[in-house]
Amino acid sequence: MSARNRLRAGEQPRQSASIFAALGDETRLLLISRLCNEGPMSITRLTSGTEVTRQAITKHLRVMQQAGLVRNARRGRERIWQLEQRRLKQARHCLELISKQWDEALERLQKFVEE
Amino acid sequence: MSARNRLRAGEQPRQSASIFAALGDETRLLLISRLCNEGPMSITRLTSGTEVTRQAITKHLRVMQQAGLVRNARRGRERIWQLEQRRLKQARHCLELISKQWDEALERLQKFVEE
DNA sequence: TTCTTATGCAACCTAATAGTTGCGTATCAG
DNA sequence: CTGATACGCAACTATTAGGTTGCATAAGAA
Repeated sequence: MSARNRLRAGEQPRQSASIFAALGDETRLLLISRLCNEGPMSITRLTSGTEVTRQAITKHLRVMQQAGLVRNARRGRERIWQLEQRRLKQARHCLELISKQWDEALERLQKFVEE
Repeated sequence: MSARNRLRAGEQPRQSASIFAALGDETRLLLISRLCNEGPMSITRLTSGTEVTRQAITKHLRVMQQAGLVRNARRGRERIWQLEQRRLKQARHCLELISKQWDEALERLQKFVEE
């Protein structure tokens, strides 16, 4: 891997951080999980099954929207939310880079020890 | 994928959330990146190159330690920090499950539309 | 031993988060 | 039209997070 291709977490740190931050809450992970398993649905339906109010859920959805993890569309009087896969893949990619990089670092260390 | 194997983000939501939360800060992503590229190093060295104080860095390292992302060892009067790869892989795995699940959800939706 | 470096601990400040409640508005069903 | 449902907006509270400063301690270096 060339120095140019090296991870600097770095490359778009602000964006990556906001994605991870959006994932870094139990309630939000739960919402993501439900959107995953049960498909797109309204705020009210997302709220049922949680311990918090509809407003709290609304706020969480907005946080995830800011991070680009979900999007919504109005349907009649409801607002239907669904996952936005692109960002999830981006987050995965970021983690892959980090752990790949780390693998290589360990390898280099190993070679160094062997010399 | 059986219902039993379905992702519930879910499965260890608290732990996953804490890992993502630990990754969800620009300064911490920077620290991870440096530990990745330059290998294990002391707090003081990690601090140089940032805009914040050593104490701030110390706190960030503790947050990451709580999440299991880094560990440290005393060496003389220094404390050397390094990445803990296991958790990173765990986080990757979690994201993979989510996006795989979502892929399948889209596929099911597609089939449904075609019927 | 004495100076310097590398940390740890504690108190404190401020801004952001997660959550609530109350109220107004739009839309669907009778 | 009327009532019920699904939201959005705003104000307010409490806790947490990120950050700072000041001081104490431990361990190399001279």
